[in-house]
Amino acid sequence: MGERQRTHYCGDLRKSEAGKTVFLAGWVARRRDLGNLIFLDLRDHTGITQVVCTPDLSAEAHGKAEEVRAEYVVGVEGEVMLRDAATINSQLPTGEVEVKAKTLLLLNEAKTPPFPIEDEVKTAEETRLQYRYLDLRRVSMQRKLRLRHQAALAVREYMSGHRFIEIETPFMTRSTPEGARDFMFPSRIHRGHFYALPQSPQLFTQLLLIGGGDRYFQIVRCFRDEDFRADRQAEFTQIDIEMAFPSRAILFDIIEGLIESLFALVDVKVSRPFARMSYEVAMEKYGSDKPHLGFDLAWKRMRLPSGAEEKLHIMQPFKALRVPGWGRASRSQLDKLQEQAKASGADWFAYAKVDESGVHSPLGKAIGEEAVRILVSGAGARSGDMVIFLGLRSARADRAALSKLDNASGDLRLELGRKLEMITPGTWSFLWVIDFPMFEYDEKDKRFGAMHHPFTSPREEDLDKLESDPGAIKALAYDLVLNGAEIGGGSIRIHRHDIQKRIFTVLGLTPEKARERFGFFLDALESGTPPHGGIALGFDRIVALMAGESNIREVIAFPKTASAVDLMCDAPATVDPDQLDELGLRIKD
RNA sequence: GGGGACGUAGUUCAGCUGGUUAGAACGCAUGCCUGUCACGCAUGAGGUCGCGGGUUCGAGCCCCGUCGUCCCCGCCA
Repeated sequence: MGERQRTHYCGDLRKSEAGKTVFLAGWVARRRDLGNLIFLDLRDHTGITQVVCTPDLSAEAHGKAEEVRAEYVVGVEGEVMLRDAATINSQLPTGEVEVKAKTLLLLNEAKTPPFPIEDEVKTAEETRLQYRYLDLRRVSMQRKLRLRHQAALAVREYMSGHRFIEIETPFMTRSTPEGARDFMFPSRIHRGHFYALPQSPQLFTQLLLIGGGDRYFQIVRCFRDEDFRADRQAEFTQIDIEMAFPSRAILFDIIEGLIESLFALVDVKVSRPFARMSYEVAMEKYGSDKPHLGFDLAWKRMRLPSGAEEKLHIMQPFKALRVPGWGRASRSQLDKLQEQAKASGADWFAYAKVDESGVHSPLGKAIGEEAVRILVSGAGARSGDMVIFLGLRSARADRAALSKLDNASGDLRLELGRKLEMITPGTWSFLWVIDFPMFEYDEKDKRFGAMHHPFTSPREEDLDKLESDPGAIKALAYDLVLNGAEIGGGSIRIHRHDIQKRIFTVLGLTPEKARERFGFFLDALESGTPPHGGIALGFDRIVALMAGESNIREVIAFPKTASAVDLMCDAPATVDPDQLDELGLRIKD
C-alpha cells in the first residue's frame, strides 16, 4: 500500500462523492471480464463498490485486473464517476457511482474459496464452520458481529450510567458439584488437583457484593459441559449483574431499561413495564415456565360435572383449551393434534366444536350432551370455536402427574399457535415469570434439589415452612422470557448465614459437607453480607433475537458444533505424551 | 444416553424397481468479447457416492455397523 491511506469503505460512496479521487481496499467479490473492459466488485464489511478497469485509463491497472481472482485482496485508486442512467444498479446502495481505476494494487492472492462469499447462505453449516474465516467475510455475518459489538457497548454504557461497575472474575476456579457439569483442567504444579471453568461467576459475584462492590456487572464467558442445542453452546456469554440492597421492583426496572436500550439498537420499541406472571399461573394456563404470550391461547384446569366422573376415568383436574374460530378444523387436523398430544405425554385427548346449532363432540356419547355443554361453556367457548381437552389416566392428581399434564398442554399450545399462525411476526412479548418454587423433588434421588440455585432466597413469609413443607416454598427467583425463550434468570440471594444453613439441610447437605464445599463462602456470609440479588442475561440469545436468528451460532464468531467440536481448529485434540506426563496424567482406555 | 433428518464433483442438489460409462447448475481452467453488475459465448478439467462389512451375477440405491453435521427429548441450579 506504500503511503496510501484508505479514504472510504466499499459501502460508502454515493453521488455526492462524484469527481473525488478515492482509495478503496477490500476483497474481489466478483470479476466481470468483457475483454478490454473489466468490472471488479470490491467488498469489505460495509458493502460493495463497482470498480472499472480499461486500458484507456490505465493499461497497468487493466492488466492486473486480468490477473485478479475471487477473494484477492486489492487496493484501488481512482475517480468516483457517476454512472449513466442506463447503467445504474438499483440493487446496490453504491449503485449510482463506480470507481475508475487509475491504480490497482494487488495486495494479496487467494485460493479459490470452497464456497461463494455471498450474503445468501446456501452452504452446509459444517463447511461454513470449517472455513469460518471465509464465512465471516460475508457482509451479513459482519453485520451480526457488529450488532453484537453495539449491544455490548450499550450494556456497558447503560450499566455504567446506573452506577454498575464491570469487574472481572476468575476463569480458573474450583469445581462445584451443584448444577451443570464442569469443564476441568489439571494443575501442573499440584498433581491430582484440577481447576474448573466457571458455569457462571455466581459465587464470586456474591463475594464482590460482600466486599462492598455495591453494583457489579460483567459481560462474561461461562462454560457448561452439558449437551448442546440451537440456543446452547459449551461456552457462552452472560450479562451478569448483581446489586446490593435491592428490591425486586428496582432490579426489574433496571433490567427493563437495559433491555429497552438494547432493542432500540434494532428499532424495536419495547413497552414497559413487562408483564409478570407467577410460575404457577404460567404452568396452569400456558403449560410452560417460559410461556410465549405473543398469541392468545390459555388452558383452564377443569373437572367433570358431577355424574360424569364415573363414566370417564380420567384424572381430575384435566385441562381445556378454547381455540377461537377453529370450529371448522378437519378430522385429520384433529387426529394429528391428538397424535402430538400423546407424544407429549397426555393420554386422553378430546374435542368439542361449537356452532349455531350447538355443541358437537364425540365426548357426548361417553358423558352425555349436557355434561359436554357444561364443559364447553366452562371453557368460555362461543359459536365457531373449538375446545380441546387434555388429560391423564393417572389415578392420583399428585405433583408429578399435574406437571406431566402441564408439559403436554404447553407443547400442544405452541403447536397450535404455530400451525394456526397465531403469532404475528414482529411481536416482542416480554414477560417476567416470578414466584418459582424453591425446591424440586427429585423422584429418582428421593430428595429435594434447588430449582434455581442453593443461594436463592425463599420468600420471607414462607420461612417457617422451610422444614415442614419444602415443596410449598416459593423462591424470590425470576426468569425473563421473550417470545417463549428464556433470556435471563436471577434471584434475590440469601444474605443470612442461618437461612443458608437451613437451605443446605433441606438439600440434604450435612454441615460437614456444606463446609467442605462452600466453607469459604459460608465464612464470607457471616462477615457482614448486605442484602443482594441479581440476574444473568443470555447475551448470545438476546443478540440472536435482535438479529432475527434462531441459532446463537449465527452471532458467535467462532462457535462449536453440537458435540462441542471446533471444526476450524479441530479442538479438542490429543496432546503429546510428554505434555500428559508433565501434568501427571495417563489416559485410561 | 435416546429419537428424527441428512451425508453423491469445490458448492448446492438430482440420481427411477439394484443393471452398461454417476448427471445438472454454480464455481474453476483456457480462449474470445468496451457497459457488465448472477455478464455472455466456446472448450475443458473435476467423483474414495462419509467410512467398514454384508447380501447379490451386479450396490450410489438393499441390510448391519460406524463416523460426522443439524433438530428434538433427557440433561442444562
